Amino acid sequence: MAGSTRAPGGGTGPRGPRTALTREEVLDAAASLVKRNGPAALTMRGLAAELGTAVTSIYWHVGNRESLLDALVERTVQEMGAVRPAGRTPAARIVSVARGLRRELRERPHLIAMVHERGLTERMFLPAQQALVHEVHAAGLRGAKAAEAVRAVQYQVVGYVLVERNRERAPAQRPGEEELWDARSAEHDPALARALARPADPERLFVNSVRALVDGLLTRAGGAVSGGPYPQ
Amino acid sequence: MAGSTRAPGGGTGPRGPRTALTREEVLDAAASLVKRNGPAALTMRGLAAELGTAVTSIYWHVGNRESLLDALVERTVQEMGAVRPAGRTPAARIVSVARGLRRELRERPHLIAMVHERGLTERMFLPAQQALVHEVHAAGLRGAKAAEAVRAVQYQVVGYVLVERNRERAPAQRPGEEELWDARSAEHDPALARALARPADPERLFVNSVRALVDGLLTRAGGAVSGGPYPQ
DNA sequence: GGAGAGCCTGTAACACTGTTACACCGGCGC
DNA sequence: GCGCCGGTGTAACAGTGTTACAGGCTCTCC
Repeated sequence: MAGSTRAPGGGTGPRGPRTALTREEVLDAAASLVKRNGPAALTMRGLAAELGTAVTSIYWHVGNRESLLDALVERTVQEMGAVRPAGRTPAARIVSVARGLRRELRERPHLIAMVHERGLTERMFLPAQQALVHEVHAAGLRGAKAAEAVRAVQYQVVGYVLVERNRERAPAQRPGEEELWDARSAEHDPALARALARPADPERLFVNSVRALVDGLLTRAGGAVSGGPYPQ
Repeated sequence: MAGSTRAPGGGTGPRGPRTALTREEVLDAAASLVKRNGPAALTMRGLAAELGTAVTSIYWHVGNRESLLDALVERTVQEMGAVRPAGRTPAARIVSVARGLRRELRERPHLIAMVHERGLTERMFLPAQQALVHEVHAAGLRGAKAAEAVRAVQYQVVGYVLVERNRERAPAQRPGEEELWDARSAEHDPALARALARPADPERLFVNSVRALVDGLLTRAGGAVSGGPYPQ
């Protein structure tokens, strides 16, 4: 890499409509395209057209479509704010980390698609891992147990967001939960059948799932540490 | 749809190497291709070549690539065996349902990819939903609480399989957990750092996560049903 | 000044994808 | 004979990622 990326015409050249494409400009335009229409809408020709240049310039700057997506993922992950746990008990702070992570991910739906498509799920929650380690440690878990708890929460959060995001993209399920639980009343529990026929409230389901998991993880191995297991 | 799909040359025609393509044959060949190399390897031309026919015949029989994949998903889901819960307590049986579902899914990795790509995650765990409803009911949960517990387990199982499958496809993570937890020892807990640097045992992590979640779900709202909230 | 080097851009192609317009064949009913 | 209909084949269109190659443009060195 040459250290100087000077523009041929100088800043805001008086002659041409644009000034010597930069790698950053390419990434910006690509991110904008992806943000607007999803990763599938990011074509090399379309990107070149958006930038008013030729495809080969794109390739010169970013090399590949793969590397372009890699760079976008990296950029977006770094753009995510640091998680700051809130709450009094370690369990509450873990739940707050999970909520924060989910919120940050949902603010960048394209990121989820890109990351999953490229097999970089790991990358997605490295930022939150250290916070989780801290809280799990504070809850009294040590060693392998602590590591397993951290990973359980990570998997749950990311898995949940994947499923949730996936379900949002599929409006018309063919058999569908609705008619399935409309016909046969579940276990003679009409309230249950009705609840399953209704669409789920994602935020509520998420928080309760994480809370249940964390409760199960902390009370199981570490003893009662979180200031009483039933704050209800 | 004409009721009769008779072959022009009669069964196992004496003249040609094949006998009047059937929709079933197309689906079989497509499933074989997907099973071998994943959904991305299923191209219409490749499928036609595999069958020794022309692309237009494929289109005549299945209409679309979309519908072809839809049919494959439906077919594979129906091919999955029914889950049969094992264990004495409801919690144990729920865990066994989860394990069975995960096993069935992992035996069909292509299914996971297809289903996720097509936004049909819902479809994937409808077979297990009724078993889960039964067990959750047996555990004493009723109404909306029961529905939420069922959904929580569903989301966790499918989300876990998605994350797990995704991670398997990505051998080289760039920053990576290993060097991340090699440098800074976590919270002065070398055992934790070592555990996080090692790759996780997926089966163990899965079972423990589900167990913790189920414990949390059952002890939280239904009262002490699963043999006391603290078996420790 | 001229020569060369390095950075960057443009043209045009290759191989591949899903999809379809159109012609064809082969048996059926009339 | 004729037409019809189910099924097949040829060849094309539009789109994708990618690259070989030719050039322009600026800077540096002589």
